[in-house]
Amino acid sequence: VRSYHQYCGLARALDVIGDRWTMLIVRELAIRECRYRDLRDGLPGIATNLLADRLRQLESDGVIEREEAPPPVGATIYRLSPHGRRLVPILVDLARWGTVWMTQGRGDDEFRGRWLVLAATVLLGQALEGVPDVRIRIEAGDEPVVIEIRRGSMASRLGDRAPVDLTIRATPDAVMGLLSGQLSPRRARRLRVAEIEGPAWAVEALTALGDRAAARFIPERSDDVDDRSLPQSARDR
Amino acid sequence: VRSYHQYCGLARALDVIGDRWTMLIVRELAIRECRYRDLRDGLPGIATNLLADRLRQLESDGVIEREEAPPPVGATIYRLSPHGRRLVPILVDLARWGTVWMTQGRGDDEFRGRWLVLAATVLLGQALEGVPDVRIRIEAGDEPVVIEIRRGSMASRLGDRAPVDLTIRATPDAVMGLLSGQLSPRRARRLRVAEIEGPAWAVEALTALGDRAAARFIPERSDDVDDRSLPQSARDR
DNA sequence: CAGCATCCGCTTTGATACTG
DNA sequence: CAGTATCAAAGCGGATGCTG
Repeated sequence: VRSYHQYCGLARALDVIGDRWTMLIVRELAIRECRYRDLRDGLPGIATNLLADRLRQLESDGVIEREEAPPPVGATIYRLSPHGRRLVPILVDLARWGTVWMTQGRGDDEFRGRWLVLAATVLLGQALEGVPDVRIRIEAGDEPVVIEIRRGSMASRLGDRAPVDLTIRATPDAVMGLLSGQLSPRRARRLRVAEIEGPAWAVEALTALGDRAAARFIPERSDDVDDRSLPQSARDR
Repeated sequence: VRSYHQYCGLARALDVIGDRWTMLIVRELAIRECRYRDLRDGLPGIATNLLADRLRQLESDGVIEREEAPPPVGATIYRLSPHGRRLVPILVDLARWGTVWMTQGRGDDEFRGRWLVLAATVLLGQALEGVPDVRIRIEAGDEPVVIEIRRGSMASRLGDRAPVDLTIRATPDAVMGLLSGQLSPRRARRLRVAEIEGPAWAVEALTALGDRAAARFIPERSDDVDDRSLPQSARDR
C-alpha cells in the first residue's frame, strides 16, 4: 500500500501489484472468476481483512472488476478487467521463472488442483507441433484439471465432465514431474506415484509432452556472449 | 522473507523476489552492475539494513553474484547471475504494464536518468523496422543515457562520450512523452519542456520512434472475444 | 452463510545512529 | 564506504464479531 514514489514503470507496476498476496489474487482470477470464498480457499493463510483491502485496491486501480449478483443468489463475483488480463502472460512468465524452485518437491506446501491450470501453461505453453491431439484429465488435490492439445496448441482449464483420452491420478509433484518431462509415465507407474489410465497412444502423447517441456527447461543456454546490457538481456527470451 | 508455502511456480518466484524493494534491486542490476552505494542511490528511501538483507537473500537464492575487489580498490561489485538475467525480460514486461500509470506525470516522484535505459527498452523494445539508424543522447536527471537504433533494433545504455546524432535535454516526463509518441518534438520545443539539438533527419527519426511506440501502446485491442481462460490470455501477447 | 470490519500480538519496514 | 545496530511505526496474521 506504500508507494515507492519513483518515476519508473516497474515501480509504478509494483505500487499496484507489489504488495504481499496481490499477485496471487490475480493468479486466482486468471485461473477462473471467483467469489470471495473461492479466493480465500485459493490463498491459504491470507487474513480476511487483507483480502478485502487488496480487492478494493485492485478494483480502484482497474485491475479487477466486481459484479454483484442480484439477491436470490447474492454472490459477489470478482474477475480480471481487460487491463488485468494483460498481466496474465507476465505472471505465467514469472511462474516459469519460479518453477526451477519446484523441483525440490512439495514438502508441506499447500496445493490446489486448479494451480495446475497455471503450471500446464507454464510447461506446455508453446512449441507442441507434432504432438497428437489428446485430452488429459489430471486429478491431484481437490479439483480435476483438463489439458487439451489440439493442433499443436495447448489449453488447460478446470475439469469438466467432457470425456478424455487419458486420466492421471497422482501426487502434485508426480504431476509436475510428468508434465515437465522429469518423470516418465513408465517410471511414475513403477514408483506407484501415479495411476495413468488410457490407451497406449495417449500415454505416448503424454511422454511427448514431457519431452517438449524438458527440452525447453533443461538446456539453460550457455551465456558466453556478453549480454549484461539491458536490451540484449531483454531480447534473449 | 516470509514464504507463501504454496506448491506453485508463481508463489515460489514471489518467495524469492516478492518482498518489498527486491525487484527494484534487480532492476538496478539489470541496468548496470553496482556497488553498494550505487544501489542506495538508485533506491531512494530504502533502509540500509534492508538493502543488505535483500542482497544476502538474492545471493543465497542465486539471483545475484557478489565480487569482492582486492583491497586497494576494496569495492564489492554486485551483478545479476545468469539465472537473475532470465528475470530481466519479465521485469521489462512488468514495467511496460506499469507504464500506463506514468502518464499522469512525474509529480514529486524520485527520478534517476538511468531508469530511462529501462523505459527505452519498454517503449522501443521491438518493431522498429524502417526507422533509420540513429544515436540519441538523453539528458534528464543525473545521468545521460544513449539510445542507439541500428538496423531496426534498439539498444539503450548509460551515456558515454561517443558522438550522437541528436541530444535531448528535457524533463523526465517530457522524455517519456517523446519516446512514447504522446509528445511530438515540435510541440515539446514549443512548450519549452525539451531542448532538442541535431539535424532535421534525426529529429524525424525521433518522431518515427515515438510513432512506433504509440502504435503499440494506444490501440488496446478490443477484447470482444472471450479470452477469460488462461491459455488464451497467455497467448495474446 | 458470504462478505467484510475490528481488535490484538507479532513481524517487517523505515529512519537514524554507529562501526571497522 | 559498506555495511550493522537500534527502535518506533507500519503492515501482517489470526481470531473474532458484525450485518445483510
